Order: sequence, then structure tokens, then C-alpha cells
Amino acid sequence: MFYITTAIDYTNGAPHIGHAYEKVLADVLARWHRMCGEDVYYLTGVDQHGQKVQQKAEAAGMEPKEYADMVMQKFIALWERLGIAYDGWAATSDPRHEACVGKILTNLKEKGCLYKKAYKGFYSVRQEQFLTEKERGEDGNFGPEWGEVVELEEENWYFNLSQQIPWLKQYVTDHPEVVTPEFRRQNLLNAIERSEGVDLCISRPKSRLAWGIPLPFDEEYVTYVWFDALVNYISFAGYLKEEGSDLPEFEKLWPSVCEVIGKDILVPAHGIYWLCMLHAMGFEDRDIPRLLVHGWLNIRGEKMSKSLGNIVDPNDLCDAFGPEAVRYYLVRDTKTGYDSDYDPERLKMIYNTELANDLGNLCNRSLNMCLRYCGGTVTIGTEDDELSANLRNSMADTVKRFCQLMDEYNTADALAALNAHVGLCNGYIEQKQPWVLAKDETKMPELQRTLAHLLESCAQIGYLLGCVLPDASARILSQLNVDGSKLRPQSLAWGVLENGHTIQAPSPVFPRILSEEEKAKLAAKAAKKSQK
RNA sequence: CGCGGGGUAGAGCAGCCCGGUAGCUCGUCAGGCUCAUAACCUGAAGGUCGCAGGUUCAAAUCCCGCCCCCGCAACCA
Repeated sequence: MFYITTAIDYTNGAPHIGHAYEKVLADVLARWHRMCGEDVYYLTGVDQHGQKVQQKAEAAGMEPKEYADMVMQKFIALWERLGIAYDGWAATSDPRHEACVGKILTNLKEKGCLYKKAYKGFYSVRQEQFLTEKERGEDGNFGPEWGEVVELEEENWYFNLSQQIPWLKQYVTDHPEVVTPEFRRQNLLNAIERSEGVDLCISRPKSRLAWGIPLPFDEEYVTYVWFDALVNYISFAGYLKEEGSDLPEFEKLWPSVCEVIGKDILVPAHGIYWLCMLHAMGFEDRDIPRLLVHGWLNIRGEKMSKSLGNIVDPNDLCDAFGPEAVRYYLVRDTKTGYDSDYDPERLKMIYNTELANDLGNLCNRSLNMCLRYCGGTVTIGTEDDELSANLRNSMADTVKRFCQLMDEYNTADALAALNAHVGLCNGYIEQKQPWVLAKDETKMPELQRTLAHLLESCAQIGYLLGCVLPDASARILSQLNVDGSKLRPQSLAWGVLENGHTIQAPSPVFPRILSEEEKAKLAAKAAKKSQK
């Protein structure tokens, strides 16, 4: 089983390119593991509770639930468009989730992990939070960004986080696999070091915030939004589910789980709160999830932010380039775990060169020559030559490398590996010159062999691409008359196309995307050449 | 001030840990080919590797100093 989750998105605003990247990355990994024949469960969803949603709803003159559901539809529509094939949908206002959170809170209270105490401190009315000494400015006062600050005493429920910290420190030290990539684990270790001695406030008085899951043992409070949201990974996997619930069997999903999250929520939310919550609930070390932490997309070198007004709507990108070009770009141009720079010009460039010019054109020209010179039939001869043998070796190496890199979540290099073989194929055509071979009857075997090598390469690459570009992959395989469902990456070997295999007429899978200006430029260039 | 990341051909990046012909993609220029999505293939031009010192036979790579850029309040993955 491969159980993969993403962070659930906060429903206080529309989805942007960063949300899309995370879901696409997880979807590509989910599809990869499905291709490999594993049982896969992909869970994603939305985080609907909390004060910001309540505020936004009030401003819009709506009920919080109504507002959260409205925003949720935007996410659902985008995932549909981007081909995000999730198996479970985690919306935190789901009664099944609320029931689970309630049970967990009750259990933790019975175990003595929760306690109520009064806290007296400085409270920012605007930000609705208590301020600590760290928030004080250099002059010792709280800055204007906090608005009106009052001294306030309030009772709340606390989770004994500090008692879990020694275990966490040991666990993260002993289990390098808990956080990928490694340098983010170092960040977590540093944060753990600094976090000792502080417990986590897990309640909010209803007088301040009504939009949340009520504490089962104290009706004056709702649950702190993070405590509620993090539980989604297990509640929607069937943890403590009701009799007759249609949720999955928890034992089947857990703990073979990969939680895909952004770098901003590793500490403290996932790396500290979540792991400590699980430990406190009684999860053994072997049941602790692995965290795959990705970076952020910057926008042409600048941080994406509402105040800079540079938020990118993935829907606009889909309109301009198509959803699959967006998928390809996101996982091709981002090294998993690191920040990357978003630039629509690069998206277009990568699509036009790697997909249209290199791969798309390779499929198209290979199929076309097969149809034209060999009546659309693939013939596997008995002779061989060095160039062809090289090509076969390259294909085998490429498949092996692709599998390995995908298993390491390295989508960028995995796709680069495919592209390298495509380049070799295009060079092979130039060396073989099938159009010359076609003019000589006696060269028929070499021509057939050449085309068979090219089409076999197209088939294997088209198949492997399925986890990133499901639609384009299906179209490539369809033109090649290949049934991808019978293949497996790990056992992919030369001979997908058998002797006598027939193919379909080609049609471009990746049409080039050019502006009128660019078209004119290319036309001018071509005219100049033909004059010579 | 401090912490973290970075400064390598016109653009974007790799190389730096483990010193030894400076590499990749795009762009530019020239040639080739004609099967193909005006695509493909080959070749060329273009870099004092931020600046100044040091170690070394040899430094983009190691050491020291300096300069510059980005992130570290909020919105926010």
C-alpha cells in the first residue's frame, strides 16, 4: 500500500500555483505507484475551520460553513481540471472527521495529556492571539501591526507537548527517513531544540471563535484549528471510525504513508505538533509517518504574496497552455524539496522544446515513416547494428534510471532522463536517414529495424510519461496501438512491440504554442533559408 | 546587528564537499537534412567563474577580508 496525503488547503481564499504544485506532485507520485502495481490511496482536501474563515465569511455576509464550502468548490474544480486523481476527500467540517477529533481529544484527556489552565498576558485584539516577549519591538512595546493590545487573563486547554519533546528529539535523530530532504530534517532538529518547555494551547473560547469542532468535555470551547486539521490524515484513513462507516480500513493504509507538505508547515505544525500528537495518542515509532517537504514557487524571483499582487491563478495557466503542460512544467522545473522560480516564459519554452519539438515530433515522424515506408507494420528483423544496439542500451538504462529517480521523488531528473533518450533517438534518425534507406529495396531490413527501434522507444517513453501526463500518454500509446495497462515500469523491457505489430496514423500530441509574433519570426527565418 | 540562501557566457542553472582541459538548457550565428509539429541533426561565437589577497606545481573549487542581491512582520503552500 502507498498512502499519500497532501496538506489540506485553507479555505480562506482561492487556490494559487503553489497549491497546484503540491497536488500535482502528490498526484504524479500516486500515479507512479499505481503504475507500479501498488495499492494506492491518495488523500487531499480542505481545512475549513478557524478564525480567518470566520472573518472572511462575516465580511461576505455568509455563514462560515457556507463560505468554506464555496471556496472548497474552487479547489475541487481546479483539481478536476488538473487531473488530480484523489481517492479520498478530507474536508474538516465532515461529521466523520469531527467525530474522530472528538474521540481523540477524549482519549488524550483520559490519558492525562490535556489540562486546563489560566494564562495571563498581552493580547492583540486585531490578530486575536496572545503575544510573547518575542513580539515586542526594540523599544519594548508591541508594534503597530498588532493593533490594540490589552492585558488579558483567559482559561484554555493545553496539550502537554513539552513532555513529548524528548521522545521527538530522539525519534527524529534516529530516523533520517522521517523528513525528506535531509536539510529540512536539520531545520526540524534545530526547531525542536528551541521548542522545549512550552505546551500547546489547543482550545479557543467560543466567545471569541465559534467556527470549529467543540471540545467534547468542555462546551465553552472549540478545538484549535491545527489540532483539528492535522488529524485529517488519520480520520479520513478510517482511524476510530464508526461502525458501518464507508471510510477506508485504517490498518490497510497506515503507516505506509507519505505526507507531502510545504516547507512553511514543517515546523512547528507537522514536524512537532503532529508527530507529538501521534506519539501521545499511543502510536508506536514504527507507525510514525514520513514527511516529504517541498519548497516554494517564487514568481520571477519575487516571493509570491497578496501584497505584491503577483499571485498566479493556475486556471489562467491551464487556459493558456493546457493542464498537462502545467503539470509537466511544475514537476519538471522544480527540484523536489527546493524552491523554484515560476516563469510562464519558461513553462512555454519547456513545453515547446521538450514536449513538442523533441518528444512529440519524434513520435510523429517515427509513426509517419512507418506508415509511409512500411504500411504501418512493425517488422522485427534478425540482423543488428551498433547504433541500434546503443539505442536499446540507452532505453534500458533510461527506464532503470527513471524508476529509481521516481522512487526517490526526483521528478525533475526522472523527466530529464526520458528527454535525454528522446534526444538520442532524434540523433539516431539523422544517422540512419530512413528516407534514404527507403529508396533502396535491399536496405528494407535496416529500415524496418530502424523504425522498430524508434517506435519501441516511443512506446516505452509514452508509457512511463503516464504518471505525469496521463492524457498525452494515452494518446501516444493509442497511436502506437499499445495497451499500457499490461505493462509495468520495473519489468519494462525491449519488445513491447512484437513482430507484425501495426500502428495508427499519427497526429500531433503536443502542438507547439506560439504567439503570432513568434510565428511570423519563424516564417521569416524559413523564407531566408529557402532563398539560399 | 544577527541567521539562512545566493553572486559561473545574453537568460536560467550545474560544477564547489573529494583542487588539475569551465558543463547543461534556452537564445544568437553558420551549415546539414527533408521523415516530421517552419520541427530534427552538426558546428561556432560568447565567460578575468562578484572583488582583493593567501595556500598550492595547479583554485570556480580550500583559507582570510570586502562588496552586492534575496528571504527571515503581515497576506501566504
